[in-house]
Formats: sequence, structure tokens, C-alpha cells
Amino acid sequence: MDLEKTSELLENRRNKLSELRDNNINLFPNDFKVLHTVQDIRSAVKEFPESKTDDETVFSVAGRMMAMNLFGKSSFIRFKDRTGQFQAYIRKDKVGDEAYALFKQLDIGDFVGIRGSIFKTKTGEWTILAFELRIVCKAIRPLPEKFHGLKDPEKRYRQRYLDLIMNPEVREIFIRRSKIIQVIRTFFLERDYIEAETPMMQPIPGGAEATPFQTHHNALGMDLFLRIAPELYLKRLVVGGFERVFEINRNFRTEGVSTQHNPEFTMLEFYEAYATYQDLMNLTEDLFSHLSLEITGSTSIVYQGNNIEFSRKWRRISLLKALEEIGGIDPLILNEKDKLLEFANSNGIKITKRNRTGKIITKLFDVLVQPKLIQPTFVTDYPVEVSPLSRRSEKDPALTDRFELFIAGREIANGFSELNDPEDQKARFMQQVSDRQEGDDESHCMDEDYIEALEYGMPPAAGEGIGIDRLTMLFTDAASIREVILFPHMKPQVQRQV
RNA sequence: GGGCCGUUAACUCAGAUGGUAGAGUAUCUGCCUUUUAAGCAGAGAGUCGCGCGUUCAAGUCGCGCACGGCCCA
Repeated sequence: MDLEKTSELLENRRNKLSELRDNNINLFPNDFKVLHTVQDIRSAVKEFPESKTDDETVFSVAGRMMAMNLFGKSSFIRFKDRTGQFQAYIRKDKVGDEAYALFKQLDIGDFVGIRGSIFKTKTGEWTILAFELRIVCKAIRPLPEKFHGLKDPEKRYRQRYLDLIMNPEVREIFIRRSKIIQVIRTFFLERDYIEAETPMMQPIPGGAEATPFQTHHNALGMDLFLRIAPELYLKRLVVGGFERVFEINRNFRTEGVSTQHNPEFTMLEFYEAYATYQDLMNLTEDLFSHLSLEITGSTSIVYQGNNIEFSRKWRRISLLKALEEIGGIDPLILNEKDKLLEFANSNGIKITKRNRTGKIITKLFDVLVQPKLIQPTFVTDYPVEVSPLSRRSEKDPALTDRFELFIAGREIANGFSELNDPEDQKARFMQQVSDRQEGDDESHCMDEDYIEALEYGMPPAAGEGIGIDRLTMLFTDAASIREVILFPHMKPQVQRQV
């Protein structure tokens, strides 16, 4: 006895299901041969509209029924496959009494296979006239309402499959995301890069300032961390002779969820030997212009009401200049920690006294400058203490050959000439370790194995990371990162049995 | 972590001042062989997110919790 309380709708469907089964009807067959897509039919009628209307030309398509208009002895249905939606006309005298009786038992949401020819209805819509109609898969649960679709954001994210069925624009976002990644991959492969996969589980998490997820390997009896960045491994590959290498993969960071953050997110990182951070800025301009053209057909996009132009050449400004010119800070106080602290506090920016000047400056930047950087802007010359893996600037050893890219007020990329002096790298790690001991949980740990790799010699190189989710947001005009991640992170929900 | 908002039928949403819970779509029954959110006639469908409280009486008021959205840190 099933005492589970079910809705009337669900009960109806289940009853119907067992009734059909009792009549020996296979509701989940796998022998219907699909020979055409909706797109195939559309192309065919476009090219030879007359020749397709004869009964000799038969199409064989399948898809999910999205709407049904049932009359007594004939019916119109709308169904869709991966290429689009189409209409079919089912007539009792064409498919036969038995098939028509079965058809009338079907529901919106069921998958059907149709063989038939093409005709135009009175209103001029191309329609497939079914000679044969078969059920290909029975849906037990009803789809959301056809007109309003599925709107509840919680349900859209938790049951993304429903979102994808009901909201075509959502489907388009993820198709576009796939295309973006494909264009990027091709862009680098054409430039003689090699694609690599480096560890997601790392004994020492590094390559970024963030808190990692921790896990455990039972057989090895060791703790491991989900990576916060692939950087240190990709640079080991540069040591190993992969002079041009990239990876597109997931990073994991224990941080709050927001419209800009998901605990797991996709990052493109690439490294090129003998290049400088200047070269990478040029490369980045090329990548974005190319991407924009490939994806949208134009070098500019509209993001949340702002027109953004990707064609060359983007503004390049040093961090300090940006604070002065865009943030409106008196340059005289930038070198004095006490005055900086005072300024920060008077602007409501929370800073601890322990923070070193570089940290304070970048925090001020985040609040005062970043939101104003709408057009693509490279901000350069970051202080050494916030750039533990970057090469020191020749002109000022307190600065690094580094840039961050901002678009629409958001950090999109971070790149720099790589620090390949193992002794300097070791000293930087030591400083990070001491920051950590003073309570900065996000500072790097000492990675002796990485130092050893550098001791074998890493050619001069430059590397960059680009956040794929935020990039996708730009090209899909999405306000929240959850709109570009298929299954965004959610707390488990206590669900009612339905 | 803080603020504001949301959670009512499968879906989209209404439910002033507390007084037996509503619509459209979907579902079920009947009619209908060119519909386009098809039409006509009829019917069924709800732990009002969860808990506690106030009250003769709570979807509605109060407190707490859960989940979600937006903003802030």
C-alpha cells in the first residue's frame, strides 16, 4: 500500500500510466528512428517548398510535446527537439483508430516520434502531417504552465531542467556559454598553446589568496585541498618545457555566495614563455575583440544598460594613478600609512591596522575606483605585498609587472609577468607565511616543491587568469552569476513529498 | 554577518480594515477534422513554507526558524 500523499494531478498521470501498461503499450521504447531534426524540416521547406508537400517526402522526427489542441478526430500539437519547435497535425484517418486513441491519452511533456509529410495550414504555418505517431517517453509529472513558464528563481536553479524546458532564453545562455569556451579554446590552440589538466586536489593549496575546501584521502592517509587556482602547477609545466600552456577548469573557494560568487567557478589560466605582462594585455584585447565578434557579431556589447566597446585600444593606468585620477585621492597621502588609514576610515572602509600599505591601497581601490571602470581598463603596477607570485618591476622594486582587467565595474582578469627567481619567490612565501601567522587566513603557504621547480629554471614568462563565469555574464547580459552556472550552489531544501 | 522583500492549487498570481481560500493555465468528464495562450458545457483539486504566541476566530497580527531573491559588509 502506498500511503504517500500525492497530488490529484500526479495520481491521474500514474493511473493513466498503469492503464496504458496494462494494454501492453511500451511507454519507454528506444526503437524509434529519428532521421530528421526540426531544423532539417525547416531548411527543406525553405529550399524546395513545393516538392516537400507531396506524400512521398517523409520526415521522421521526435521531440517533447509542449502544447496540444485536441479536436474530436484530429489534433494539432507543438513539439520541440534540440533545434527548435514545430507543429504537427494528427488525423484519426491518417494514423489509424488505435494510434489516435493512444494519442488522446498522451499529455503535454510526453516525447513523441512522428513520421509524416509537410503541408501548410490555412494560416500559412508549415506543419507535419503525421502518418505514424508513437509515444517515445511518458512524462509522469506535468510541466509548468505554458504561458508564464517557470519564474520562481529558487525552483529554476534547483530544477534547472525545468528552467531549460520552459524558458528558451535560459537555454540560449548556456548554449552561448558553451560557444564562448569553444572560441577561447580554439583561440589558444591556434596560437600554439597546449591544453593541460592539473590537479584539482592539492596537498598545498596555492596560486591565489582564498580559503580552500579541505578533503581527505583515506588510502594515502593525507589531507588534500580542492584547488583555489591551478597557477603553481601550470608554471611547473612551463619549467617542464610547455612554453605555451592553458587550462579551463573549475576552482573552489570557501566564500559566501552572491550575484558575483559561486563556491566553484570556472577559470581560464594561460602561461606563455618569453612574454611579458604587456604582451598579455595586447593578447587580452585581441581575445575579447575576437570573442565578441564570434559570439555577437560585433566588437561591442550592451551590458546592464552600458555600451561596452572591446576593440583596441583599452585604457591602461597604474594603480596609484587610478586612485588619484579616478578615485580622487590626494596623492600625498598614498605613501603615508597613518593618513591612509584615517582616509579609509573616514570613507567607511573597514581596514585593520595590521594591514600593510599595499592591502590598504587595494581595498581603497576596490571601493573608490573599481565600480567606475565600465569600459575595459587595465590597472597596472600592483604593490609587491599583494602580488606574491609576480615579477618585480625593473623601475620600482616595490611594484610588480602586473595588471588586472576591469569591465563593467568588475574584475575580469588578472595577469602578470611571472616571478621566476626562486630566492625572491621563497622570500615572498616567507612573508606570506608570517602574514598567515598574524591571522590572514588567505595568505599563501610555503610550497617548497614549487620553489624546487623554479630552482631548475623557469624561462621568463607571463600568465593570466580570466573568470569564465563573469565573462559569460558580460556576453549574456546576466546580472547574477547564477544565471550562467547550470547548477548554482544552494542550501539543501526540506522538500515536501509530492 | 546586517537590512529589505518573498514563500497561497502542478505553474503564474489575487486575497484592505483578522470572520468558511480565489482566478487563469494545467487536470478530469462530454462535444468538436485547420488550431495558434483554440472554443463550448460541466467537475475536481490547497498541511496558505515550518513552529510558537495573541484572539471567540489567523493566509492576514507578533515572535522565532527554514529556504530563496536583492542590497550592504
